[in-house]
Amino acid sequence: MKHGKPVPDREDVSRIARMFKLLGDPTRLGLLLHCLETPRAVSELAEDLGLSLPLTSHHLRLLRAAGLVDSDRAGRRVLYRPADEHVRHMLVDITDHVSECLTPTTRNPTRRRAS
Amino acid sequence: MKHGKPVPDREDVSRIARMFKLLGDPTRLGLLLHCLETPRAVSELAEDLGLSLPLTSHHLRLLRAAGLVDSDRAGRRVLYRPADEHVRHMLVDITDHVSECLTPTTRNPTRRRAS
DNA sequence: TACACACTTAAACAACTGTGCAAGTATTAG
DNA sequence: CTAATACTTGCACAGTTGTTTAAGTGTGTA
Repeated sequence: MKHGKPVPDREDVSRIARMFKLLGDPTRLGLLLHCLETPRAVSELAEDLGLSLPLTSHHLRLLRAAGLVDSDRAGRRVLYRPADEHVRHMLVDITDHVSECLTPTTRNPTRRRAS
Repeated sequence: MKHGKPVPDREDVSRIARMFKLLGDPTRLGLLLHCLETPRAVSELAEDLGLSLPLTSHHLRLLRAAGLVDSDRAGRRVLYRPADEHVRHMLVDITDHVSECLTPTTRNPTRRRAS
């Protein structure tokens, strides 16, 4: 994979793109960010984000299929959380990074370097 | 924007998702990564990535509309490059990050030859 | 047991998106 | 000027994707 610096090969690009695509939907990204800190039940996520239950479940399914979240049953509820610390940290990092880069709405270059 | 702590608001999530969506297409991501180091002409990008000229131009247009790349004419060629250092750095950082996170393949065991 | 709650899955549909092909616009060479 | 190069744009179409509605599965409670 050579994650040092050089341009990733075709397969890597595909894999990375696949992940970006998943995060490219506001509903999904919202769900993911919303259970970043503490595990959340499906209904909880649905209500907080104003989504229907099936829709919420559907997106969570996709996220789980990609290994981004995992779920545990707690009674009759199902609690979702990031799959691991690596995912959680990556998410925080990426969104933070993108936020700073995108803050100047479209074109106003911030002089502050991230990280 | 409050980038100090987690959970961006709805608008931020949308904006971030919009960017992820753009990076979520392998063709587009490939183009972007391919002109990270040095400015590239459209035909050059097309040939290197095995794409048609119109398709290449089309995607570059989208990337430019999002403020991710900029272009300069050089004679009859048009050279594309990341919009600024911030974008370039972010791209390198993100792909690097995702690569590392995806390498132990969270869910899909790709048999990697020793490297 | 039966019933309600929490979530999942199925089917169907509208909207969007990536791609190819063909025509159009700039820029340089002769 | 004309011709060729380099890129852009318009149009059409197939495939994908997000969403809704409705039906199904599992879990706890009376």
